[in-house]
Amino acid sequence: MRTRAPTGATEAPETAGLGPHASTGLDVDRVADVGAQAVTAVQAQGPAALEVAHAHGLRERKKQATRGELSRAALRLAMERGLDNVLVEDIAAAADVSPRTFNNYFTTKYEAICALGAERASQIGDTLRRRPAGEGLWQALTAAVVAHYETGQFCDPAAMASLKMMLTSPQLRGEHQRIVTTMREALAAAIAERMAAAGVDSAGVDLGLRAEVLAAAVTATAQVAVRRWFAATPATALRPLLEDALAHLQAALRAPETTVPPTTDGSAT
Amino acid sequence: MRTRAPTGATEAPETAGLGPHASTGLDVDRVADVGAQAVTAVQAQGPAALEVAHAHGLRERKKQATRGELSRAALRLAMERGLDNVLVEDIAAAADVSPRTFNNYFTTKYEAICALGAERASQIGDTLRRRPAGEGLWQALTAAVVAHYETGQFCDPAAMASLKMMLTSPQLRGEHQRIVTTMREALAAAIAERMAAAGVDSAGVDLGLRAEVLAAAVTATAQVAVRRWFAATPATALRPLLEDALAHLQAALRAPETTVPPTTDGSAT
DNA sequence: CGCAAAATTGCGTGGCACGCAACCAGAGGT
DNA sequence: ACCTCTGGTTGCGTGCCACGCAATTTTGCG
Repeated sequence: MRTRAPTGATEAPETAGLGPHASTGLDVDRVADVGAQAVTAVQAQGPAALEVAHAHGLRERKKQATRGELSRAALRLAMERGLDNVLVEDIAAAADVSPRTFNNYFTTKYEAICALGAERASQIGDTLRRRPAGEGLWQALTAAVVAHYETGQFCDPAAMASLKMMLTSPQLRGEHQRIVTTMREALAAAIAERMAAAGVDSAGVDLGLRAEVLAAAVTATAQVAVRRWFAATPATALRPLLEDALAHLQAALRAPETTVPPTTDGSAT
Repeated sequence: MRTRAPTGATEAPETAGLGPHASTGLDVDRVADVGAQAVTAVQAQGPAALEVAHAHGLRERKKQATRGELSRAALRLAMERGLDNVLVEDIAAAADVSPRTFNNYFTTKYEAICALGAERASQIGDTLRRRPAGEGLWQALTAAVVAHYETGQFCDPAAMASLKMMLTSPQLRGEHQRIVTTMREALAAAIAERMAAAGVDSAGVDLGLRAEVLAAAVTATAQVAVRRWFAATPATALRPLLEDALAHLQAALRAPETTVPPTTDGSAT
C-alpha cells in the first residue's frame, strides 16, 4: 500500500476493518492527569454520566488506557532521548503492546507524541465558558487564553522542552498544526455561544463567521507570543507576552487608519 | 538512519555534505526566527555579496531549474493520479533525474509538492509594498490579500483542486503550515516597513510585535475564508469571502465590549 | 587544459505504515 | 455457567521512503 487510501482516491472510509481506530469520541479520563485545574473543570460539567453512557464498559476503558499509555510513553521517550532516537518499537515496548498495535492507534509516532496536546487544546472552549458572564468578550478571551497556557505545563521546564520540540521539528509541524486547529475550533464554538448569549444586536452579521475569525486571530496571536517567549534569550514569563500580544491585536485594528504618509494628506475613505 | 539528525542530537548542521540543499539562502527552516533580527546577523558577517555573485552562475541556475522541474512534476503527478498513487521514483523520472537526486533537493515528496506554493507565499510582502502609499494600512492589507489570492491560480479549477488536496491530506498539513508561516513572516516584514514609513507616533509600542500580530491575524483570517470557500456547497467566488472575513476581523475588535449579558450588570474588573 | 569544488547517481540500510490472517478476550444470549 | 460472536491484539510480509557512503560526472576557475 502507498500511504493512505488503499485503492480509491478520496481517503474517506479510514476507520473500517479491525483496528480500534476512531474509538468512540472524547472521553477524557486519565489522559490529562497533569493539570489538576482541568479536572475541576471537567467535574463541574458533570461528565460522569458521559462515561456511563459510553458504558461499553471494560473494553472501551482498556482501549483508552492503552491509547493514553502509548501517547504518554511516546512523549516521554521523545523528550528523554530526542525525537530521532526513539522508534515505534520502543514506544510500543514502553506501553507493553506489540509494535503492530501501536499503528492501530496512531498512524505515526508523531501523532502519538502530540495526542496529549491535542486533547488539551480542545478544552480551551470550556475555559472560556467558565469566565464570568459579566466580563466583556475581549476581557474574557484574554483571561481564557492566559489561563489555558498557565494551567498547562507551560511553566515547568519539561513541558517547555516539549513545546520547543514541537516548534522545531519539521515532522511535528503537521501535528502541531492539528492542535492549533483544534484549539481554534473549540474557541470559535465557545465565542459563538458567548456572542449569542450576549445578544449581538447587529442585524445581519454572520455570527459563526465572526466567531471563527476572532478565534483564528486570537489563536494566531497566541502563537506569536509563544514563539517569542520560547525564542527569548533570557528566559521570560509567558503571561506578559501573551497579554502584550493580545493587546497589540486589539490596538492594531482599533486605529488602523492612522498610517498615512506624512507628505500626502489623502485620507482614503 | 532515523529520520533527521544523522548522529548528533541537535539538528544544527543540516545543509552539510553533498546535496545542493541550502540553495541560495532563504529556504532555511527557521521556526524560531522572530522577525528581521536574523537578517541583521547574517549581514554582519559581510560575505553576502559572495552569494549574490555566486547566484548568477550557470551552476546555480541549473540547480534551481531542476528544483523547479521536480516541484512542478510532483504537483502535476499528484493532481493527476492522486497523492497516494505517485512515488518519488515517478517524480524523479518526470524530471529526468535519479530518484536519489530527488532527495538531494527535497526530503519528502510532500515538500516537493508544496514548494511552489511556498515560493509564491513569500511574495505577499511585495504585493503589500506595491499598494499605493496613500492607502490606509487596513485597506492596503485587504487589497494585498485579495490580490495575492486572485493573481494566483485560485480561480482555475486545477489550483482549486491543489488547494483542496493541501487542506485535506494529513501528510500535506505540515507543509501547508510551512507555507502559511512563510506568508505570515513576509507579511509581517512588509507591515512593519509600512508602519515605520507612516511614522507610528505611539511612543513605546513594539513595532515588530505589532506587525507580527497583525500579520498573524490577517493570515489566519484569510485561512478561515479559504476554508469556507472550499467547503461551500455551491461553489462561490473567493474574493467576497476574503473581504467579508477581513471586515469581520476588523469589526470584531472594534466593538468588543458590547457583549455583556442583559440581566447581570456586574462588571468584574 | 587541468584541477578542485560541487552536483548526480547507484547501492545499501534502517525504519515505517499497513494489509492479511491467525489468535484471543470481553459481551451477550440461552 | 457455557457458548458464540464481535472486535481488539499480534506476527508476518510487503512496498515505500529517507538518507549515508562512495564512485562518477559536470562546472567553474586559474
